[in-house]
Order: sequence, then structure tokens, then C-alpha cells
Amino acid sequence: MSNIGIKDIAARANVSTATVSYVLNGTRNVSPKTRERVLAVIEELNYKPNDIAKSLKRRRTDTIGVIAEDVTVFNTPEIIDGINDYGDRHDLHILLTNLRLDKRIGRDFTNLDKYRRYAASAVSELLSKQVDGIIYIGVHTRDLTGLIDTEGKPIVYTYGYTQVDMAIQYNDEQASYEAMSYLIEKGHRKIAIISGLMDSIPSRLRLNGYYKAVTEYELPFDPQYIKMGDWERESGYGLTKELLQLPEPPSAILAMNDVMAVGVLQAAKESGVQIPADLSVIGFDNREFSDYLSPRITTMDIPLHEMGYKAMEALHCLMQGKPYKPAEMPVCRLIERDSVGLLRN
Amino acid sequence: MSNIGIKDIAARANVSTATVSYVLNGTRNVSPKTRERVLAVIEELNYKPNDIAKSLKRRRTDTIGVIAEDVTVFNTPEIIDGINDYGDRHDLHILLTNLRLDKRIGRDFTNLDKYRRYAASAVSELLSKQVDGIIYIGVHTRDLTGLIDTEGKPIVYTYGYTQVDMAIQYNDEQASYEAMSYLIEKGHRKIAIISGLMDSIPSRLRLNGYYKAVTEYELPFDPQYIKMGDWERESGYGLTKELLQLPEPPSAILAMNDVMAVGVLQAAKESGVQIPADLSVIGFDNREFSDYLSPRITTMDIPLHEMGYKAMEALHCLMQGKPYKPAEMPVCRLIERDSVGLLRN
DNA sequence: CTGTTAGCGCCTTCAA
DNA sequence: TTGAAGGCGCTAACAG
Repeated sequence: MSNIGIKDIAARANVSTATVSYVLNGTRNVSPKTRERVLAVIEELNYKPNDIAKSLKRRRTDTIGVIAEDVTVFNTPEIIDGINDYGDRHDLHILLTNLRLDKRIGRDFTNLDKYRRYAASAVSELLSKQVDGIIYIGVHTRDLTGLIDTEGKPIVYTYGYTQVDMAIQYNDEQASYEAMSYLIEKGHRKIAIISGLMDSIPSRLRLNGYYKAVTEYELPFDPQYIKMGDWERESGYGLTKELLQLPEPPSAILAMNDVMAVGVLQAAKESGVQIPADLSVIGFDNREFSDYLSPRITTMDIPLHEMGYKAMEALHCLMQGKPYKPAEMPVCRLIERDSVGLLRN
Repeated sequence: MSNIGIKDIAARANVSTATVSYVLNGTRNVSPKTRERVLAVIEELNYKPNDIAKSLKRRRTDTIGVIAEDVTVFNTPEIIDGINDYGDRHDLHILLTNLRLDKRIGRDFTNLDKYRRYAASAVSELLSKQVDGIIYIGVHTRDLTGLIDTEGKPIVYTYGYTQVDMAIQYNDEQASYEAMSYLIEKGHRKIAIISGLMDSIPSRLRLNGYYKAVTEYELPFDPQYIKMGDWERESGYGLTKELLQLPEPPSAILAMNDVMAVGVLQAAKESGVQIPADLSVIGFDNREFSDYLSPRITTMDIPLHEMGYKAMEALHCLMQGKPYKPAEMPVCRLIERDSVGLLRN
């Protein structure tokens, strides 16, 4: 086991520990000869620096804490992947905390007390571990103001935000607007939308994009085309049935997630309407399964990797006291598949 | 910022730093009065211990390194969740390393040089961070012998193994045997199997389970019923077409993953055969989408959470020098849905 | 029951 | 270009 330290190699190379430290970190010029000698001994003894000691001294760990509300929720792994991507390039390590919210308190976000305890202890542990900063990954975008106190350590939120901290979000409004534009390009004018829960920010923003498109393209506006879903398949199913029953049913449906789009497909199938011949569908999230359904569904891909990457980049700036220039919001991208038909009229 | 340390609170409470340490860790009896006083000051100053310093002294970090070959691959998040579950209960923290193999070198596992470099540097960084042990999560089960050297630190593999280290695997043979039994219970006797790549251990083990069932239940054995797939949808599709063309087509197909099962569904649909009326299908993995297909497919759920939990448990034993009693292998569980029909006759 | 103190392994100022 | 030495914040003998 690696009991050898800087002083062992110093002794064996006939230099001071300071010199070893210098060659290790390139902190100061060292004559080529001594450097070689030191390096040789390091190699010979298979020396591995002890980052713990280093961190204690430098008062920096080059480690950031990631608090994931639930790593098993679909957005989280890709975000973490983005965080890693940036981390790898800048020698930043990740201490992962998984709140396991889905399993521990389910979707009942009103149970704030329990939640707050979990979150507080997670932050507290991370702080004790002396992380240089924290990234918080929520399971759905909402206002987390006042729930977390990092005692001055920088924090960046994604899939969530507070009124005071930095947060990385993608552009929801643009996304639904773009989906609408695509549908309109394909000749659709009677377009319905099935939203997620209305207490959700993305739902509201995407609805804005919808309204914007309706207005700009001067589509016939019909309040009946706007259905409030709850993100689950059943609501996609039920609301599609309603839509299909309308005297003037839509020719296209924009579902705010792929799960509800599954319900749309099912309702259409049962009602004998062909997708995309009779009805077009666009989903959201580009979940893996959206490519496995039949028809394969066209969907908006959320830039999760980029969000993780940018969150880390932003945090890194904060950690160094630099300001982070928020640049552009990450943007969703339409994945064209087979669920949208050309409407010739 | 938390500049206050043990000595600040010692001073303010008129005790020695040792006493503070003792009340903090409960390492020694402290008179109630002093304890109260110390606790009060800790509270008052909002003191947070510095685990880095503590680790340096104790030569233990209570942190384990998790090396994931790719966190975005479906098995990984659930395994990590299991690791967290155990970790939460035992105050063990997770330093996560993501090799990002899928994105960096794809599925070309023959590119060992590149892989070895990534793995070696991951281990090396973790070792420098003084983790107390390592859990390795592969993207698919294979022999990793000789690829990783942890210099004596304990390591546990899952979704992968070596000839010398501990590994947590689920029971593949039992899984396919159980799936077969279920099919047989439902009256099927002509059962085909679509395997994954044959250089994969799970493929071979599951095939064993298949053979075992064929033998024990004295099913008519037909080599034509055994098809070699490659885990991808297209192979499920193509091989099903072949199966359907047989003079005596099977009444049920066991696909070694849900992705290939998607191909089975598609082929069946195109060939006008109804599932489950004319053909039954069982998948593997219980991927989320298996519940979204139509019909919803019956599949074998892999105990990922349990594997992560057990891997951590095993590692924890190793870390303490205790032997780990491997007990039972985690077992797969059949998720009954709608893709298997009762064959009367 | 409590205090004193020597490090853990490394970095970095100060001096040479 | 190099060394000596004082901590970083905490734990755990050892001593009282």
C-alpha cells in the first residue's frame, strides 16, 4: 500500500521535500538534473500524491458536490454526463449525492419538511467534505428559493432555480415554438396541445411558445385545443379521446412529453385514426422509447448534456470568482421521425 | 465562510481541542455539563467539521470511488441508486468517475489501449483522493481481468468481473429458465430464443437456462428455434421474420433484451401475426419502454438496485477486512404484462 | 473527566 | 536553484 510520501522520495533523491513538491506541481523552476532524478525516484517507488493532504493545505479540493434529486429520473444521467465532460477537461472531481426523492417521498413535493431535512443534510455533508462548489439537479423545474443554504459556497441549479443563485435552463418557449413552426410548415393549422401540470414552469413557458406561434402564424384559435395534462400516459390518452371527439378535431397534437405522446398513440389507434396519415404528433424529451414506438415519434430533444456541461462551466467560473457570461440558453432540437405527416389541403 | 475550527470552539468553551473532538465523535466520555457547553458553542458558531483534516488524520475518507463505464447506459443509474441506498445508511460517500465509454470509444471493446488509459487514470485519481474502496460498473458483463490495478485497495465489480476480485452478478440462467417455465405454464412448447451477441456471458448463461428448460420439460428441440442476435432492434426484427417463415413456426419467442423485443413486435405486425394471440413474446431488462409498447411486453426485471446495494455491502466488508458472505445471487423477476398468451389445445 | 501534544502528507514563505 | 520549517484542522496517544 502506498505509504510512501513526498519525504520518502525526497530522501531517496537527496533533495528536500520542497523540491519534490515543486517538480510535482511545476510551481517553480528546478534544474533539469534534479527534476530527472526526482522523477526517476517517483517512478521507481510508484509514488501517488495524497490529495487529501494537498487539499488540507491548499484549502481547495478540486471536487464539486453534485446533488441529484434522483439519479434514476431520465434527465439526470445525461446531465451528469455533461458535468463529467467538463470536469474531465478541467481536473474537477464529482462527489455525488443522490437524494432518492422519487423513492423516498415520491412526487409529493408539498412534503417540504422531509425534503428540507434530506437536502440540508446532503449540503452539510458536502460542505464538511470541503467541496469547492455544488451543482443541484432537480427532477423537475421549480422554484427552490430558501430551501438550501450553502454558507457562501457557490451553487448552480439546473432543472430548478432560486431567486438568487445561478441556474442553467434550456429554452422552453423556443422549443414549443419551433415544434409548432415545424407542424405549420407541414401544412397543419388546427393544432392542439396537451400540457403538463400547470404548476410547472416548463408547461407555462411552452404554452407561451404555442400562443406565440398561433398568433404569429394567425392560426384559428380554439380554446378547446388546449388541454391540461399531468405528464402521465393516461392523460395523453384521455385528452386525445376528447380532442378526437371535437366537431372540428385537430390535425396535429403537440404533447409536452413523450410519455403523454404514448397515450396519444394509443387513443388514436383505438379510435381508428392513423398516425401520421390522419393525425400528427410531436412529443417532448426525446426519450429513448420514442424511437421504439410505432410510428416512431418526432420529438423535441432537450440539451441535457449541454446543460450539465454549462452548469459545471458556470460553477467553475464562480469558484474562481470570475463572472459567468450566461451566453445563450441551451436550445432544444427537433428530432424528425415518422409521426408527423404532410397535410396537403 | 466556515473558517472556524475545533480550536475556536475549544477556546470559546474553555476546554481543550481534544474535548471538543471527543464530544464531536463520542470517542470518550465527557461530563454532561462540558458536553452541553461545547455543543452550545458549536451551535452558536455554526461549526462544521472539516472532513479533509479528519481524513488525513484517520487515514480513512469514508468515501468510495465508483467507476462507471457509462452513466447514460440504462443499467447504471439504478445500480448507483442501490449504492447510494447502502451508502446513506452507513455514512459512506461516493466519488463518481464516468469513463464515458459509449461516447468516447463506442462499443468497440477491442480498443483496449485507449480503454486501459482511461481506466488507469480514473483509478489513479481515485487512489490519490484516498478512497477507501472502488466499485466498478460495466456496461456489459465481461472479463476485465488484468485491466485494473487498485494497488491493494478493495474493489468490487458489477456488470463485469475478474478472475481474482469480488463481483456481484445476477442469476442469468435462473432468469431465462424462469421465463421459459412461465411460457410453458401458459401452454407453449414451441419456443424460440433470440440471443444477444454470443461473446457475451449473459447470452451464454441464458442459453443454458433455455436448454435446461427444454430438457426438463421435454420440449421438442429444434435448432432452428435458436437465433443469434446482436442486442439491437434490427436483429430482433430480422430473426423474427426468419422464425415466422419456418414450416413449424414457434408459438413464443424469448428475446434476450427488450430492444430486440421491439423488433419482434415490428416483424409480427408486418407479417400480420397478432401478439399475443398468434405469438407470445418475453423480453429482458424491464426497460421503461417495455410498458409503453403495444402490447405492453412481459419481461424479466434485472435486480439492478439490489446489485448496487450488495456491491456496496460487499465492498464495505472488504474495507473492514471482514469476509463477505456471498449469500444468494440476486435474482430476476418476471413482470407480467400483455405479450404472452395462453395457448389452449 | 480533561488537557497537552505529536503528527497525518503536503505546500509555501522565508532564507540561503 | 534549493532547503528548512511552520502550519492546514483534526485525532488519539499519553499524562494528569
